[in-house]
Amino acid sequence: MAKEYNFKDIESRWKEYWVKNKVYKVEVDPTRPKFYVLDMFPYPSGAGLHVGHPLGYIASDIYSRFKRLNGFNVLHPMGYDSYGLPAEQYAIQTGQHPAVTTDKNIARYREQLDKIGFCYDWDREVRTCDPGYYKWTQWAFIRMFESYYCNRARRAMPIADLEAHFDRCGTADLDVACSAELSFTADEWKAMDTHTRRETLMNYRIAYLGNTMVNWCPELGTVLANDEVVDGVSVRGGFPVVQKVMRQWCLRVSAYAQRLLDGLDGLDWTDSLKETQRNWIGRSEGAEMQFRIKGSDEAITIFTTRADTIFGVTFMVLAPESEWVGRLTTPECRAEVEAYLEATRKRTERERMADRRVTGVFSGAYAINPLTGEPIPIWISDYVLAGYGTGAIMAVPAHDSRDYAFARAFNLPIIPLIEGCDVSEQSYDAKEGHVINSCGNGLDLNGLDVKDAIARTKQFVESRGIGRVKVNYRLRDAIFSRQRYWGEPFPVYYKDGDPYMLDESQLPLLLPEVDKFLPTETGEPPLGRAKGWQTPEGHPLELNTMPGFAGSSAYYLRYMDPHNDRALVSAEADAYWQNVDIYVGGTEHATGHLIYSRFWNKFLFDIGVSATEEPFKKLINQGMIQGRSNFVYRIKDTNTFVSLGLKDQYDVTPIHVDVNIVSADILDIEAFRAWRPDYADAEFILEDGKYICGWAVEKMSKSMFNVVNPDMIVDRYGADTLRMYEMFLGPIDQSKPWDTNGIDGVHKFLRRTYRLFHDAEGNLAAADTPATTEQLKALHRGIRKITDDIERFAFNTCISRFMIMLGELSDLKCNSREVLEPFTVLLAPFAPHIAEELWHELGHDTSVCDAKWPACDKSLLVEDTVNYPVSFNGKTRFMIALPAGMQPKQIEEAALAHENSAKYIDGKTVRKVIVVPGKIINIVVA
RNA sequence: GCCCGAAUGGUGGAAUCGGUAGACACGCGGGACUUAAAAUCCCGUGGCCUUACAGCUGUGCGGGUUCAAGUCCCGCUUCGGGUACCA
Repeated sequence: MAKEYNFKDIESRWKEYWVKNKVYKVEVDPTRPKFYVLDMFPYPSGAGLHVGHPLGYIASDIYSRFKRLNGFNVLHPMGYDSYGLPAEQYAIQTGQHPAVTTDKNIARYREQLDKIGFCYDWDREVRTCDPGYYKWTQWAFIRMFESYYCNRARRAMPIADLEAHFDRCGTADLDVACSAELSFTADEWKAMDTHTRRETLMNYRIAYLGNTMVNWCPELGTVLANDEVVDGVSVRGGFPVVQKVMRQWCLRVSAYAQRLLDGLDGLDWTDSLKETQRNWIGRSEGAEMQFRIKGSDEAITIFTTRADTIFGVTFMVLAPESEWVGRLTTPECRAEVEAYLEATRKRTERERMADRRVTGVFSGAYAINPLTGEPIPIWISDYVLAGYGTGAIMAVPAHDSRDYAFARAFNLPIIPLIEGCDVSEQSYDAKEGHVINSCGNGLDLNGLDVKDAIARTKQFVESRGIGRVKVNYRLRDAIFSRQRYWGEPFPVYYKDGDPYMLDESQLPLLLPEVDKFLPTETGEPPLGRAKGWQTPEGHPLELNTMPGFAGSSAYYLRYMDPHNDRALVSAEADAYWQNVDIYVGGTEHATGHLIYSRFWNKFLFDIGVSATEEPFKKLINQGMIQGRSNFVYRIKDTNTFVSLGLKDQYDVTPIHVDVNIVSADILDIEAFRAWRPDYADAEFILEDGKYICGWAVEKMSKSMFNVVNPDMIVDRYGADTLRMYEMFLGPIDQSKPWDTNGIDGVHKFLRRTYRLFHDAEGNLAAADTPATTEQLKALHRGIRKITDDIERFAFNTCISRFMIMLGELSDLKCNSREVLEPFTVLLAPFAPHIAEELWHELGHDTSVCDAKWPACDKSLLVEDTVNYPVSFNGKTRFMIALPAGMQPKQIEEAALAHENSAKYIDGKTVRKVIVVPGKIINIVVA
C-alpha cells in the first residue's frame, strides 16, 4: 500500500517541533534588518472564530514567513483586545465575572489559532485587561493630562511650561490648542486660587475633563464615541442614542487634526482608506466673522466657507444648544423658544435623522450685517450643530440648500448673488460664476469669479477687524469616559472636587471587585459599588473607566518589549523595531482605532517615547468573508417542505437551514429531521429525488446558521489546505462569500505535491541527479512569479502558480534535489507543515523557516525571440521578449540579431520595442 | 446628496507598464482503471456557424484615442463601501 499524504500526522508532528524548538521566538538583533508584521488583535468573543477571521492572519503569516526566509528578523506578535462591552453585557445577564468569560474565550481563540499553524511569537502576547499591560495605558493618560499642545511648535509640551507662560504674561502671545479662547493677564493668573487655576489649565490639557455634548446611550448606560454610533444607534447592541451635555474625560485629538491629515501623504495605505480619514478629519478653510447684535455691544461669531456671500445673508441661525439662545431671546418669543428647545432635546439622533422636516423658531433678536448695515433676524434651528464651527451661521438661502429649505419654510427673503442663476426652485450651491448684488461699505465683489470673491472678502474682513481667516476641522475631541465596569480604571482621584493624577509609582491602579455590574441606585457607574475605592489618604477615585480604544491605541509598541515593568517600551527595543511595516486588518477601523492610535502614537512621539511619528507604514485591508446561507421552503401552516424549483407553486415561508447539513445545495433530509424536534416528522416535495435548497449571501452569523468553523475544515482537510484555500478564494482585499465547494482543488494539489516527492512505496524519490534545463525553467518561472506576487499581496495567483509549476514538474518527472529543495522553500510560507516535513525528509535537521529563499536566475527566462507578429500599415512588426535589466546597448544587439531587425530608437527608458522589418519600434522586456 | 471602488464564461477568479482575453481552480460532459465505489489519470468545456478545417463574435452600455484597449479618456447604467444638516 502506497504511503499517502497524511496531513494529521504531519501537522501534529511539526507543530510540536516548532513549540519544542522555539522556532518562532524573536529577539532584537542589530546584525539583521528588522521587519514588523502586525495583525489587528481580536476581541475574544464568545462565538469563537469562523472561517472569515483567519483570512487576514493567514495573509500576514505568509508574508512574515516570506520575509524571514529573505533574511529579515521578523516581529510577528498576537494578543487580545480583551476589555469591552460584550463581556460586560454577558456578565450582567449571567452574573459571571467578565474576567472569567474573557479568559475562557481567549483559551478557545488560542486553541483555534494554534490549529492553523501561525508563526506568532506567543511569548510576546498582550492582553489589554492585564494589569501589567494597562499600567501603561494609565501611564499614557497621565502624561496627556500633564501636557498641552503648542500650535507654534506643532507638538505636545509639558503643562508646566504653560504655567510658566501664564506667570510671565498671562494669555498674551499664546497660540495653543484649547477648548475655549480665554483671556487673562499674568496678575490675574497669579491672583487665582488653586481651584480656579486647575479649572483654567483644564482648558488646555490634552487629556481634560470637559462639559461636552455626548452620545448618551440609556440602554447601555454609557456615553459613546462618534465612531461607536452608526445611524443614530450604538454599534454594540443597536440601542438608541441621544445627545446630552455631560462632564467627561476627553482627549484633545482635534489639536492633532492637521498632523493627522499631513501624515497620511507618506503612508502606503489604500487611497480609499486615506480618503475616508481625510473626510473624517474634514478640514475646511473659511473665515470667522462677527455680526454685532442690534442694540448691544456684543457680537456673534460665525464660521463660513463662503465669505463671498455676505451680501446675501437674510437671516442667522443658532444651534438650539448655543449659549446665545438664552441671552438673545426676547420676552415675547421666550415661550415659543422654550417649547422648541424642549421638543428638540427629546428627539434621539435616530429621530432627527429619520425626520428631516425643517423646524425652527424666531428668537426675536436681530443682528447687523457688517457690510450692508441691515438688521437680520436671528432664528434657532436644529439643522445647525452646536459642535461644529461656532454653533451659529449666517444663512444665505440663495446659495446653500439647507438655508434655502429653511427660508422657504419660514418665508424669508432670498437674494441671488451669482449672475444668471435661477433660485426660484432650488439654491445654486456651485462655487462658479460671476458675482452680482455684492457691493457696499467699501467692498465691491461684483463681476468677480466666486473663488476670487472669497479671497477678496477674507482679506477685507480681516483688514477691517470684522473677522479672520480660519481653518475648521470636523474631527472632534475623543470622549474618553465610559460609565461601565469592564475597562481600564482612570488613575485619577478627587480632592476638593478637582481631579488629580496618581503618582506613577502607584500604577497600575487595579480594577476593583464589585457585587453587581450595574450602575448604583444613585445612578453612579458600577465602580461606585466598589468597597474602599479611594486613595490611602481617603480621596475618592474616579468612577468612570476608559473606552475600548484606550487599550488598542499603543499595543503595537508594547509587543516590542511586552514584559518591561519600567517603561512602556525600552528605548533600545523601540529604536530597533521602529514601527509596523505591514498592518493587516479590516476597514471597519478606519475612523476609530486607526485615527486614535495615530493620535496616540504622535503624542508618544512628541514626548520622546515612540521613535516614529506614524505607527503603521503599510496597511492591508482584508475583505470580509460573508456567509452563504441556505434556505428550505415550508408550505404555510404545514410541516411540508418544497424544493427550490417548485416553491413558486405554493405559499411558502423561507427558513434558514444549517449549512452544515447541506452539501452543494442538496439537503441531507435525515440530518434535517434530526436537526430539530419540530422537523422530526417533516415531509418533503422533491425534484429529481433531491431536495434543492435556496441560498443567499449574508453576514456570517450564528442566527443565519451559515457559520463555518475553521476547526471543522482543519479536521477534514488539514491546516495547510485551509490556509491555501482561503488565499486561493480571491484577492485578499475583496469581500466574498465562503464556499467550501472547491476546497478539493487545493487539497488535491497538496496530495500531488506529496506524490512528486515520493515513489510508489512512499520512499523519498529525490535524487542528486542534476535538473534538466526544462525543469529549471519551470522552477525559476515559479520563483519569479511567486516572489513578485507575495510582495504585492497577490496570494491567490501564487497558489495558481504552484499548481502550474507542480503540473510542469510532474510532466517532466522531476526528482532532482536541485529543484525539489527550492520548491519546498517556496511552499513554506503557504503550507508550512508539509514544507517542514519535506524539508526534513530531504535531509535537513533545521527548520525550513530558517532556509534561504531561492533567487531567480533570470537568464533561464529569456524567451525565444519572436512572440507573435502584428500587422501595421501593411508591414509586419514583431514583438520580441528580452530579459529585464538589459542595457540599451545589449537591447540593440539583441534586436539587431533578430531576423526582422533593424535600428533601435529609444535610448533611455526602454521597455517595449516593436520590431518592424528595417526598424525597431517596440521591445517587450521579459 | 457628496466622496471612493467595482462590473470579465455556469461559478470563484487571472491577464503586474496598453501587446495572442478567459491562466488556475470549481462545476459540468466524455473516457481509462475497477465486479463496484472511492481515489487516481486522460480528453473536452465563452457564444455563434461548421462533419471537419476554418471563420465570425466576445470583458456592464454608448462614444473616443491608438498599429493595438478588459486596461487610457469622455458620457451613462447597475452594484458595493464610506460619510452626511460640517455652513
